[in-house]
Amino acid sequence: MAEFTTQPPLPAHVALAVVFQVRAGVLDVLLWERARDPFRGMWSLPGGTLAPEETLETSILRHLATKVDVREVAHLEQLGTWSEPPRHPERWELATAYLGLVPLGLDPSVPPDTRWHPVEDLPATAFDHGSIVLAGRERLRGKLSYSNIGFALAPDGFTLAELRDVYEAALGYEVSATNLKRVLLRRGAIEPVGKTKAHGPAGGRPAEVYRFCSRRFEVTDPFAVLRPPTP
Amino acid sequence: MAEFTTQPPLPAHVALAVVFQVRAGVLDVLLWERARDPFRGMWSLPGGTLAPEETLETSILRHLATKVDVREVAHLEQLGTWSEPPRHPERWELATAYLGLVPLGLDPSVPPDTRWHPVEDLPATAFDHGSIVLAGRERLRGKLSYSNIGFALAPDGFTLAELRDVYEAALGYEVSATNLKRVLLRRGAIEPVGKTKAHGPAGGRPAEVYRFCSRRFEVTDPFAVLRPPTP
DNA sequence: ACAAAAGTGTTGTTACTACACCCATGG
DNA sequence: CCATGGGTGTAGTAACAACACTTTTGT
Repeated sequence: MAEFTTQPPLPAHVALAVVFQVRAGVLDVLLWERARDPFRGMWSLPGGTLAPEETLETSILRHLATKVDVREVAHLEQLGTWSEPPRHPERWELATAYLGLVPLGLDPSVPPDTRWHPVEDLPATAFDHGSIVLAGRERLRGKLSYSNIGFALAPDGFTLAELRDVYEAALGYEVSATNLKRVLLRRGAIEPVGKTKAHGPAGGRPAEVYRFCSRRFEVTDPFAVLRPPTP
Repeated sequence: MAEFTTQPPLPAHVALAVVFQVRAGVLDVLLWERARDPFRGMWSLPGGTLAPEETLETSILRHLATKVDVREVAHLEQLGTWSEPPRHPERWELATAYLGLVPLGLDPSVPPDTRWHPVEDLPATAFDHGSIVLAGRERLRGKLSYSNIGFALAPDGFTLAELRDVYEAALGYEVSATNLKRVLLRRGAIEPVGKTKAHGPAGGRPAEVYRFCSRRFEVTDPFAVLRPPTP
């Protein structure tokens, strides 16, 4: 809270986005190939500097608008602020990262210098962006367990097999469609939409179509333990 | 990632700390009374501007050192970054807030212009600091349920009645010492230390003394639901 | 003996996992 | 009629809440 007699130096501040989408059954992150130094040719998170009169959230939405259609980002939340001085080799720069989720099936047109990369197999990344991506995945994994955040990775209507594939890609382990359905139904997170979806080429029973009841973030399992007394 | 031809304006950046301690059975937050405008006479979070070569975490620790003995802050974690332009009436300033926890029983000497205030009964707060305090309490409440974070609010050795009081103050509802003990024992979060503590003035069975097995933050209940397959 | 405080035992419940089994469709 | 994929039924279980009961102390 000190006031200054001389003007202190100020750090630059950028907003970054860790945008995830399940593509081809794999959790991918959107990365941008740097055209100039530092880290020329390496891959970095999309984003850019904060402008006056902007919040960090509007700033990252503005920067994303040039990479992805913003309407396709179904969920956006702040991940954290990275401030280690050596994170940028040339200047003093803080970065506030956001986690963004794009539903399965959409294929936003992205500029030629951006590409989706599997989180499990990241290329060489610029700055500390590799660890920021992993922090985003941890946040996503946690929230998949106790919230309805799956809505932001799933398409509008989906079969339970499709939803299971989304959860498996994000969580990195096998999920049972049978039990996933019961967990999400009991919590009132998903509901049947009343239609069925055509079977695969080799036949099979048509699958029921479900949807998330709400497409806004909600905590569905608020007190895992230590819940308040019942009456 | 735009590079600039003209130098853009930069926001100031402060680190703030939401420091909680259970005092007299109530969750308190450390606030500082502003001596000058804006918000003269109102209460604000301790903190200050970021200096070059500092991380946000070392910065807030440095600022706290003048208010609280840093060794008494048993846990510190980043809460988030607030960036709404109108949050400061006079200048463009971002604030990254940290959550700090001080164990029960310590009574750090604080400067005369700082004071502990019950979170349930906050005075008029400067800037957006009131909502930052409440965000800190929400973070704390969530983590009490699925981690060992209670170690940072509890003294080194404690009886289960004392620990229950700490949890009740932080959570805001009644907690059963009986069940709290079994939950934390089963998870391996606490252990008996082998001694007993003297009873109150009206007699009563002496209580066993427990301690947290680890005094570093650990997630003790990682997958509340959707846990990976057992084998 | 009795009050006070702490600890234990026991029952019931919920929300899961795991797995066997049943249903609908195409070839 | 069988392969394929989706759905249902059910048993087992871990982790908890609630509450009655017991133990250890002081007065």
